[in-house]
Amino acid sequence: MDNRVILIDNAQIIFRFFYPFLPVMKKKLEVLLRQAVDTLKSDGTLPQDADPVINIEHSRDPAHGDFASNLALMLAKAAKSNPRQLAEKITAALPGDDAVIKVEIAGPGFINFFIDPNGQYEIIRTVHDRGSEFGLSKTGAGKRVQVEFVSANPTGPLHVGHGRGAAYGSVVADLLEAVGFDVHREYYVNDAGRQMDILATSIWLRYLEDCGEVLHFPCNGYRGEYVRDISSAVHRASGDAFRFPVQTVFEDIPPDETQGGDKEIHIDALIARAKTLLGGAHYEHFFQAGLNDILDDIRDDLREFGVEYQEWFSERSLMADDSVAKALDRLRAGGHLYEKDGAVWFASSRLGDEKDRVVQRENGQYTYFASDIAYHMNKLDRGFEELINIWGADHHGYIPRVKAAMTALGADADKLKVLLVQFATLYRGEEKVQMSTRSGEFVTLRQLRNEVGRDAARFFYVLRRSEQHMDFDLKLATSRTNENPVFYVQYAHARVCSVFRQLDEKGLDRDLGLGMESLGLLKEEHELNLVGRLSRYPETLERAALQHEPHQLILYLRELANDFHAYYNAHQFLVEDAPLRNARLNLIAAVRQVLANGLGLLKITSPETM
RNA sequence: GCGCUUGUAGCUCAGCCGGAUAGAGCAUCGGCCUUCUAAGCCGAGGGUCGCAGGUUCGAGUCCUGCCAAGCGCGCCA
Repeated sequence: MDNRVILIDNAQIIFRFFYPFLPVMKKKLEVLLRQAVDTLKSDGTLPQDADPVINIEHSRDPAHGDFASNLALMLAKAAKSNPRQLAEKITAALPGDDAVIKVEIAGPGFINFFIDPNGQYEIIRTVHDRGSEFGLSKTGAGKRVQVEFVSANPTGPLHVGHGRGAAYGSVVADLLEAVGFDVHREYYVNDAGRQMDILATSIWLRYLEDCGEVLHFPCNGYRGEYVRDISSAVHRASGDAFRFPVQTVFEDIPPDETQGGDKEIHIDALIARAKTLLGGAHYEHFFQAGLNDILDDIRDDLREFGVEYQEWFSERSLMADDSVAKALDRLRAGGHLYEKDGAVWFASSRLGDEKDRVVQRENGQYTYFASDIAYHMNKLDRGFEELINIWGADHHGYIPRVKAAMTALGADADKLKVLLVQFATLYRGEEKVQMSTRSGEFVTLRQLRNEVGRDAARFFYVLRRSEQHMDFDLKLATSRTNENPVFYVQYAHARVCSVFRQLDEKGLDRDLGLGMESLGLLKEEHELNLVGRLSRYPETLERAALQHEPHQLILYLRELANDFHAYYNAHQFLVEDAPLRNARLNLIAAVRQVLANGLGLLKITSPETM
């Protein structure tokens, strides 16, 4: 949470810096108010050290004008004046501006601004001119940001739980890029460690079954059907080359849980047996068969879901080039490591963690945390100015130790922002769905996509704030009814397209230039609402990106669609009056453009017919 | 027990670094298709913003305590 606050502060500094280049009314008003404050400072009404944050918001109630500022309320104390009187003085000191047609003081001391609608029509021209680039900005100023997301163990296909991280992470990355950051998307492949050994061993055991052996499959092994697919591919390619009799394989192996033993001890013994019997090279054959097959599947799956990475970073590569050892050396040099009980510990508790953490086990093996330290050192060495990690919320306890590692490595821990994705409960109608990778009884992302399609899946996933617990009802998500909110936005887009198709059929023409000249005819309340809504798109995009909250964009698109649907029902666009018709067509063309831009950012299609 | 996250309408959730009368979708009820797609629109009902204090001109929003839920507290990843 702290990080987020810091980020927003940064964003505001960036806002101010870029302010003069952004033709946005809100920011124009901010400058006017700031000038008024300066004037009042020089005449002694306000103390010299007054440096208020200028807060301007869109008025909810049209009676309160278009924008409102609470400046007088905030400064009243410093000015030793009551808010309404101060508001009078601020208003008097406010420089004139053509776009501002009226300034009012209301309520306890709000300053309400009324904007000339003729100026607001300009947004329609801007949307037309900038087209698919409307809304993009350079706020991020090319700052290099790395976004790591999904990073699921390559031990099985992605399930619907990973889907939310994939959708959220990719949209966060795309949003940041849209507002001018230089974004590097990365998937950390956990291709080292015990889980991978369990996978390799599971494949080998299934392979032995393919060879005709009959055996007890460990309850802690990977039982999914995909494991059989991989094993049978190996069997087809290599025949019985890696076959051993069951008696040899299971000789002296401690019993499994179902046999009255311990499933962990049982599977570890089988892994050791696999390595002994197969030998390094042949064991690696099974290991790679599993890794490659599953990773290819994950790659395809994500690509089809609209998620692209710049880099797939292998955990094994950190082992191979001694990065882990080097990272630990760096910590050791800084006095952050010590030995206890035969293991090597990182003194993370001195840097805000709950307790110290083992980085190298008694048996000499590095822990997962050790490679993660090396991975983050690698990220820092690559020169990223900001690191964003998107994790499942169940990993939140892991954050302090990684931040401690960043500090110990000599970096600013605030460079790292961990965004948590909550995935609480999966339902199918009323029934709770249990998820377990090991048992193979889970709903895959691919199944979800096949059932609902990419558009609905992505929309559903980023509809809510990421750290919010969420009930995911598969029945609802898989329904092709109007309960599925993505159709509402897409329908608005399709409707605009339909209107333009009707143009020919009705024997009417469109004159873009005439429409632009006639924008002043758009006096209806629905039209003014839409114009105002369109002008808010750039700031919505910026806020959604800087706060890492894609749902704000979704919310905006729904509101825009709602404004349009209401307009559609209230007024006819294809009227005989050519100036009015063309002005309206230009307005709804702008609506269509912004809908398409927003949906495009979410990698959701904008259908022309539905 | 400690830590993180969350608690807003019957359900799922918004609520813009504190601001004017707390919003949307779904569900319920009532209207609108001979006119550009009714996957739509208009209207109604529905709230002790978990509870109790505190901060101040003003609190759903900030602070403290309590209650409840989820998650985390490995030489697992």
